[in-house]
Amino acid sequence: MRILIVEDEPSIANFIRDGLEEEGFAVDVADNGKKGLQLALDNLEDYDVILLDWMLPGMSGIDICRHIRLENKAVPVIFLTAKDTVDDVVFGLETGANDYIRKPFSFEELLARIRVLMRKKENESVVFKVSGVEMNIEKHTITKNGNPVELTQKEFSLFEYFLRNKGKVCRRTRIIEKVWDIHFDYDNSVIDVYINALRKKLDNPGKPSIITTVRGVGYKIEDDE
Amino acid sequence: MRILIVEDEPSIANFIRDGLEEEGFAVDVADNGKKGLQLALDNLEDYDVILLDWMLPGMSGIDICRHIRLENKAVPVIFLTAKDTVDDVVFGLETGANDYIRKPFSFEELLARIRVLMRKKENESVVFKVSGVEMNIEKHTITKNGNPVELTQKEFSLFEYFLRNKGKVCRRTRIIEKVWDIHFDYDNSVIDVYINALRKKLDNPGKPSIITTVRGVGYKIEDDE
DNA sequence: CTAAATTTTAAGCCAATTTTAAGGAAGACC
DNA sequence: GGTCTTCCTTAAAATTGGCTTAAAATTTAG
Repeated sequence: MRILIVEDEPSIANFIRDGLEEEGFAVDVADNGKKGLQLALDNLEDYDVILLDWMLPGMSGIDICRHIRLENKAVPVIFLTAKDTVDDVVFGLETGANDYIRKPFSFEELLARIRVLMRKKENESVVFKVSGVEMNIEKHTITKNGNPVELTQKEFSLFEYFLRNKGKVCRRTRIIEKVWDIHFDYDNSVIDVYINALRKKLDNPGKPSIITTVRGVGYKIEDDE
Repeated sequence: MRILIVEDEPSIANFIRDGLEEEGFAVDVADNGKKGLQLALDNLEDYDVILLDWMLPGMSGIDICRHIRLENKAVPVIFLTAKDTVDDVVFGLETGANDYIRKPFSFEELLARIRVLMRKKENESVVFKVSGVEMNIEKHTITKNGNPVELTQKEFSLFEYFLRNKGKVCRRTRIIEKVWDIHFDYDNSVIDVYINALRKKLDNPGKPSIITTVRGVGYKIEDDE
């Protein structure tokens, strides 16, 4: 799950970034409109949500949003705005934004809106279950046969990625891009280590692993409903 | 499905190669313009897509593209470029490229564009079906009468090639050229071994094989719709 | 600032896959 | 039938890619 923040005020940007990273998102920050648009267009497929400041040096959030929609992409966009006139808001939504939030806002509120959009986007549950293991995204918890299991951030993100793609093969290159946010680095052996960690923590000894290896391609979690 | 990458930066080239191989493509890499052109012209019929770096030592991507088009070949060409001025892009497309992608890009985006071009070119369905056997390219799964069957990478690629050419005879030389990469010397007999493996895994005992031998030519899967 | 936890890098090992090789079976042609 | 070619089958050799572990680097917490 990857989010782009376009916001020139460092304190706000950092505040949001830290908060989102704690929630397990991969976060990119652009501190002006041009960089923001660049990042957005270059990685449009990868962002699950984009947060746009309304007022930005160089190029406004509205402009960015228009450009994104010109590329006809459905990525959810949320405006962060100090303005609060109804006109502006309507205008923002007309340019193709999905939601807006008025500054100052609580992080909790922002997160709630992000979750709403993400849920709409992929109408997925927040709870995943597979052979005795249960993951609750919102609570950020994992249980195995009812007992809590501690996962580190990376382990959690990786497992989340697998579950969101239950039944499909997850290719190594895609995993590196989506979970690690690394492009162009062809050494993806980190994955091995994390697969090992996940298996140690989640598998039932004696039984076949929850995560099956597809040699030369990647890994897969079976859809067992 | 075979792809040529002409890119001098090894990290980028390897990254793309690995990613594409995970997707089941046969991949050739040239690390300079001259080699790239050589490979392209020598095997023009075999490549389904060619990826060209814009800036290359010796001979630029544009030059290569021009040469390819002089040979009047319709193979789709995608430019990988660090430049981003509109002029350059227009120029690139005018030389006969079909698309371009700005570095840095995500692998997913590149793959999406490759798929678009291939779809234009041929029947790019994601699911194939023939006498009880079903192949899903995206999920990377095969089922026989509903039950999952495990194929190795090469088996998968070979079977995919047959299905994409359902009803047509697949000549041995052609198979080698499409499914195996350029480093292969022309001993065809690997195919026998893989045909054997596929038949063992996919045929229904007692019934005629899914893959029929066309003696002196190659093999064929009947189009039974 | 230090200590602990997490993440990444590195390396040797092992197993699955891929390729080579070789003998036998089946068509094709005389 | 004999001979030649092409394909099938099997087994062994070579290679590749994933597994595991430990240590190094980085980040986070106290």
